[in-house]
Amino acid sequence: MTRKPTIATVAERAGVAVSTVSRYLNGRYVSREAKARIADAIETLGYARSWTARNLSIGRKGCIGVVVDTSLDPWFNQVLAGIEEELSTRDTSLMLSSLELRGQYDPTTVFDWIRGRRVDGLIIAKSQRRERAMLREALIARVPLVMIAPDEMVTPAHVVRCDNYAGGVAVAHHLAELGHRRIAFLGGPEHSLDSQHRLRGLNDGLTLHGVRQTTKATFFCGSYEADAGAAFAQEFLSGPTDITALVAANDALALGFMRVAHQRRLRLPRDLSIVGFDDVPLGGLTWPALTTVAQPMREMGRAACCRLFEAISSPGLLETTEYPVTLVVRGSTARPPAARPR
Amino acid sequence: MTRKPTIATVAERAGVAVSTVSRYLNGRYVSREAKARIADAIETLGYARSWTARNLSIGRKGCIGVVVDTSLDPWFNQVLAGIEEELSTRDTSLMLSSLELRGQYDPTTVFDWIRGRRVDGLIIAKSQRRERAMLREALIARVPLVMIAPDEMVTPAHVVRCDNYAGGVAVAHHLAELGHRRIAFLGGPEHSLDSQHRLRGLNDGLTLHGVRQTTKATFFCGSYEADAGAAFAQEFLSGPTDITALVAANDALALGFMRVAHQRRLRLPRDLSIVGFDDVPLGGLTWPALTTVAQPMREMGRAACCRLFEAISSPGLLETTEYPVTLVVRGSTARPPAARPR
DNA sequence: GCTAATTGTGGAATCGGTTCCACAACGCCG
DNA sequence: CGGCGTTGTGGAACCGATTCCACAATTAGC
Repeated sequence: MTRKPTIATVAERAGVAVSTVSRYLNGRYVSREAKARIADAIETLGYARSWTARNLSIGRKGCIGVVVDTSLDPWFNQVLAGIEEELSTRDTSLMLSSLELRGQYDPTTVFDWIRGRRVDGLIIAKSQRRERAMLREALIARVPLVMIAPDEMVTPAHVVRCDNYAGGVAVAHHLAELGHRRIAFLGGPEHSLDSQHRLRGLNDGLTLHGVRQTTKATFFCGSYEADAGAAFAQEFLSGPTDITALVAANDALALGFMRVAHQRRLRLPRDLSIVGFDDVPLGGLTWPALTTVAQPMREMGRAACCRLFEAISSPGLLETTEYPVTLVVRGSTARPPAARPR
Repeated sequence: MTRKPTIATVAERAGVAVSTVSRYLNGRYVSREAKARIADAIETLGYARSWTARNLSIGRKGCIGVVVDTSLDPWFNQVLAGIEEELSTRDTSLMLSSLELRGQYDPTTVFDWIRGRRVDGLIIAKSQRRERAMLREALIARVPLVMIAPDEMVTPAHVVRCDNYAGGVAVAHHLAELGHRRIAFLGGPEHSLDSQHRLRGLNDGLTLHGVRQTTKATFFCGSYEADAGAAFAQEFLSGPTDITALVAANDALALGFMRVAHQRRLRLPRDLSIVGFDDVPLGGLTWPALTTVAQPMREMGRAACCRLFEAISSPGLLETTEYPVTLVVRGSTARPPAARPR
């Protein structure tokens, strides 16, 4: 068995210098004559270019790092699909790191990538903590970086997010049109930007419809997990309330809440309308199917990737891109019940 | 600004040869004296080893390929988390490919990886089609490969799957204990191994409990998507039936079915018990919460990765590993209603 | 005390590409 | 016709590691 063909084998076979073959591979000046001969040699030899060697020569790693809180998040799935789509056209691989994997939100792996210069760039997706620390390290080591839906005010950095505020407004509009006047908001961690923006949009939207919102109807349960939503529901549904609609800061919270609401024998959406945020894959399968706000997650993944490669090739002005959201009306919202306190 | 330190810089600073530094980095014979000096030089210089150069030298790519039908599948999420976990300890990155992305289950990208020798190995996760074609290409190019939950009888190849048969038996046991006697099975594509094994386990389990199962209660709806489950439900629930429990081949089918059952005003699980398979993240949040069979997906991802690296370093006997499953009893199963035909 | 095996070291080739540099041939312009 | 910019080419240095080989200094075995 003969050795694998290299650029030298091809050059010899085509009767040209290695540099000519290299130029051919990179689309530079090569005579029509030489082109044909090289193409022929490559074909008959079954030559495949070594990307490792290429990467070494041109001084890049051919690999980017992707960080996420927890890879179990279905939101991340979709974003990752977008990233992957874009990456495959760029001959670049990726390394994944879930902060949550290694104990308590430990960014050690990410620091290793940065300090060890293992990656050409970094995409940090919706990591709810340690964003500042990672950003600082990346800045010091001059590793280009893009954040998707960051949860803190991080700057300076490229940011890709969706228009949470507009989503809040859309929800407000939808609920007001249905006739709701007493609407509660359930946020995740209080400092979370997503929660804040969605809430602000909701309130401003309601104001436009002449609905005055009070802080009494605004809650934060400290987490974006379904369990937190359920725990909140246990408490909330125990006391009396005149709320007719609940807007959760994400789908998981909404579904956790719904679960307890069912246990309490509430008839959804007759007794209470519920709205989520994100449009996770299974949201349409619950009963009732969840009304929610959809983000173009795949698009956002692609965009983050594009932006990162721009940043790698030409470090320029830092940009924030906001993607439009879509209100998906399903079965969990309906007209409010006639006034009847519970 | 000085250039980035290389192994040569370190060698010079420590007053030794580059080969000595290399040996130090790879844990070979180095005197205590030299070790200290090199460690010191690395520290003060802030040296970081170039993995690209290393990979070139030792003749590997430092990258594996991971193939999946569609990256939107929450099942895959978990498996990927396991793969990632294992990969991070091995200084290897990955390239992802969803066959579904590029049109009709197009494995072109994967073929490119294989033929272009872009990857050290391949993990093919539950890809419902083209498995044979990919396997053939990989064999020809001698690219090591592991399959997770393959859907066809693929051989020869390393395989990691869960014990679907045992899962079926467990479900049978659970339903029989509750008192069910007339149980339907809803499979995905008819040829699918997963469906077949789960069905066989179910039937054998029921037989053990003295329940005779007929083919009349066995259905295949051609797909594993929720929509297919819903479509089947539309038809199935239109006619009369004496079935008291439905076992679906996966969670998506079960949830799709449940959705329609709700629309038809069936009271679940009173009128009909439903069992899924896979334990996807949101399964516990539906109403009623889905009784299902859980696979150790993360473990399976890790195992596939380990097996792949074994295969890379020493191509030996091909193995099939089966992981145990767990029945997760939640709210969607209950005692059957007293005999009363609908 | 003399060979043999084990440690420890430096020099140089190697992995498979890219790119700089020098140089040749060509057409074009004034 | 001489100088200049555009193509096209080969040779050689370079990217940053690993590893083979030769050789020195110990230690071990008989």
